[in-house]
Amino acid sequence: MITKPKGTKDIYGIEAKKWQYVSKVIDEVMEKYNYDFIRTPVFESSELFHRGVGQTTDIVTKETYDFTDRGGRNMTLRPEGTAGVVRSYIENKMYGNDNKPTKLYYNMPMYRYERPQKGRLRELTQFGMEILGTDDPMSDAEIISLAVNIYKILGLKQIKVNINSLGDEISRNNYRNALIKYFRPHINELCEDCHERLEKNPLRIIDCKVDKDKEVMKMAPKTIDYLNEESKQRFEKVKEYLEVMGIDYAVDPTVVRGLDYYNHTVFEIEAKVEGFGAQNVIGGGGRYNYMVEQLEGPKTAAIGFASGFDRLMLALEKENIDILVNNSVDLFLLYVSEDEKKYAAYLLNDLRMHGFIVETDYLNRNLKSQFKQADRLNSKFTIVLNDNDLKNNEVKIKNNATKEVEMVSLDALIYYLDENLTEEVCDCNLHDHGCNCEK
RNA sequence: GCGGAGUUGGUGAAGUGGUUAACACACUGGUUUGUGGCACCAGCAUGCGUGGGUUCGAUUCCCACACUCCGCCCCA
Repeated sequence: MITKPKGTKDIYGIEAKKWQYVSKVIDEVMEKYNYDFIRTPVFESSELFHRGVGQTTDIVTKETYDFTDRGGRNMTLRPEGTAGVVRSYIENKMYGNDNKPTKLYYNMPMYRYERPQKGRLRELTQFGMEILGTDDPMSDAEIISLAVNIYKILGLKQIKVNINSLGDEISRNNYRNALIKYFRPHINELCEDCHERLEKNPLRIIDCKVDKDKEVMKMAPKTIDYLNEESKQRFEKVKEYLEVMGIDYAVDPTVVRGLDYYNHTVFEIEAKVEGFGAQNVIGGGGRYNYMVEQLEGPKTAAIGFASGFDRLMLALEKENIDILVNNSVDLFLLYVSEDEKKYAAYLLNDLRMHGFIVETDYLNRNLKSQFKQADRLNSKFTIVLNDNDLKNNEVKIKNNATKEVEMVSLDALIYYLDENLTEEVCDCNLHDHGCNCEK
């Protein structure tokens, strides 16, 4: 048997319906926030990720799917979304659009060559959004609130938002140097991974899980202390806007993020649900004011957020949030004779073209089994076609909820279904998004 | 890349070096030749992750590999 590659997943059945539902909610929310959908190629020149994401990040140095195409070009399956979006922004000269800033969102698969475990796959789906062309702290607050609000609308309650600021380039460099200066004499007190980090990416020592409780760590320089006045004020502004929007957050100086391109605001959103597993960060992001330039575009400030779709689904499951999945059909047609079957074929086509969800038996089952099938599909109505009824131009239709059976003339069937299938709508403000209110 | 656990049908699972791999759910058919969802009866893995090896004989023992899960690193 041929099996799926390691770290990949088939999404089908109820799970697929849930994915479609969550995607739809994301689309709806993004539309309200006026973000445009973008889809970029699954593979890009390897160089894009080396320059965009950074040479010292693990996802570029040891986790990419690289290949050489038949023309000898070095290609990489995208490990994250931002670099491709920025490339597209530059290549398509979106900075020239009159509509500024540029607000984009995506929902697409990413690829990282990792050892899979719960909440971590080699092919993962991320949705995310970017605002390019403004450095206004309000845009930082918008991205964070937007992320939180999507989770909120989906029903997640047990999430925690951690934010921090790395400051501008000068602040970040000062901080980096301070870290090196501080940790060098203490190198032997740190774990082995941190030895390497000291040279490569000293910021990451700060969020090391092995050393986090050691004395050296408690005395270590904090990002906040190395922000210059401008960066500090900027961070204050971001927090003010978040407070106005009613977004709960915590300032966590250990949030430094693994991707090289961040500066100023960085943030992570974690699921605080019991039994979620080690991979509990469901989303994260930050500001990247230098990436566009680094990829040879005009100097453009930008901020973005990305969320793991699979981890989001896991969080919804762990919080026992029932996603309302339409798992029923309007009408099931039953038949026995060949003439009845023919009429079923006609009705099936006709009613579907009128917008009803209609099903029938395709396996020439006996009546009892057809009824079973109708039940399995949660059909709201059933019609047992009957040659005699058809001669009189009518059908016997049964409402499966009330068990009432009525004779309806064929001419009035569509009208009858229209009348009886009207949905009750609750008026809570989340009912479009699968509220759990009592109807 | 490193460490650990696991892999029996559509599903949940029991089990053994030896002629028929329990049990339950689901499914299919019948009792009931056109109104079901109940009940009863019957059927339903020539195979126990894949490939080798040991053996008269392996699902069971050994080895390798694959995949899943847990943890590290890292990240979503």
